[in-house]
Amino acid sequence: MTPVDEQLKTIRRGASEIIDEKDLAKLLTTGKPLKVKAGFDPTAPDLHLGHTVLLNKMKQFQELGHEVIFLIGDFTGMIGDPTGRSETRKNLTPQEVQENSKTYLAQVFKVLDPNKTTIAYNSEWMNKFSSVNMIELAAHYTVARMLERDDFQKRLAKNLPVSIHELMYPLIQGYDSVALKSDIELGGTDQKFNLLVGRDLQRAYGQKPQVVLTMPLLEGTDGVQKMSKSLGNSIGVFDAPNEMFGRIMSISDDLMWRYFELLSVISIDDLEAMKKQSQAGVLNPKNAKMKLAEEIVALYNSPELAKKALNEFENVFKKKNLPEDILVAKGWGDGLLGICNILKEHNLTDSTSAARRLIQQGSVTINGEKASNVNQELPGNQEYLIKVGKKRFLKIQPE
RNA sequence: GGGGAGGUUCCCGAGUGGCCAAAGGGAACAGACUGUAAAUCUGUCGGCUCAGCCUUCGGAGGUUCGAAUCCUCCCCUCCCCA
Repeated sequence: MTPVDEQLKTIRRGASEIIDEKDLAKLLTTGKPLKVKAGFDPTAPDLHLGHTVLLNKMKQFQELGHEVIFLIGDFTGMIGDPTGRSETRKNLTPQEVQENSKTYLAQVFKVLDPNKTTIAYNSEWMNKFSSVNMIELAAHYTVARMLERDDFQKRLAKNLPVSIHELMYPLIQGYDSVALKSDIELGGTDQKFNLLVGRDLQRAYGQKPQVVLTMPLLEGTDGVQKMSKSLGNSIGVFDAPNEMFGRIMSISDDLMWRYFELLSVISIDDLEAMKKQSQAGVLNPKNAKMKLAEEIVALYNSPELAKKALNEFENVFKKKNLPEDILVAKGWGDGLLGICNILKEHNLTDSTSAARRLIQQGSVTINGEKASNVNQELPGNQEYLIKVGKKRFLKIQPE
């Protein structure tokens, strides 16, 4: 087994908080594989890079020889974690939960080693949990302590609703740790409260409290808010290679270093070296970013596709060439068709109104020439190259 | 059970009879600048057969020449009292 201090160095990478590190060191010293639990709500069918921060940490534990338990909160998913929520989550139906979990696993194993991952569902024990058990569990925690939570406080302060079942969520999540007898639980910083409840409950049920390790929430492409699909600042692990590459390139330089730390396998020492070079002006941050983008695209697609995405990026945005896979549509015969309708019909814009605006703003070109007349009509028996903004291309070919 | 306050365009949030497709902010999109950076500045931001027309302000009706704004009923949320 890897020496303890080396293990600690790896475990600490990117971590936001470890409660408590001494306990962790002690656990590691035993030399036994530790039970490392991380729970996932099967609410989001699409994983994005923000989710992978935790997965990467789990992978590191796997590589250090510990037992990683990927806990699918299929039961808790039906409640919905109130964490950070300004409103009650929608409850999921059992079918939705099941479908989501399937998708989840397919995506997760792009990072984790399936042979070294234990998968657990909390419905396994929660479905057998009786009302009496539930009351017993609830008796271990007080309303006042539950309401200490910041998110609840905020909601109460804003006169927003907090439903009773939301108070049950942390207890059930905490009970998962009891059921699994976990040694360590991983989670995002927003999970701290829930993770700590796990410690309390383990103590209450006569177990040794787990070590809690929190990982920061990855900022989305805006660099400010946490990555989330609903905020539109996310990069999905299933995004097309070119798309993914481009989105990574659009993040700020500051954010890039954070992505390196949390998403890349590059060693901390190499990372520090790169930062120094960049500060000294030896390394263009853009090149570092391309390396990052390539690594991430390779991980979720393949090294070949990553290379291709890189070339495409250079080709389209640096050399201003046309992309390789350009959308091609058929012409519309001899008749005339208004430019706005063309844009709308091929989904280059959401509506003809939007098309008009974009034309008025001068962002539409036809065969390289700026379109300025919203009423322009084009015959369908010619070839056109239509460009909207910098990213939307369409080629039209006659029948 | 009683009393009070609310539900507005993607989000937050102004608007309490015509000047409202609805202030302001955020997000988004586009233009300039660049490294498709970021930041900044500028513009756009319901739809359409687009100098005009149509549909929106929790839902359904009603009053009025005219309603997001007034009335009735319904649904949802919060607060106070019991």
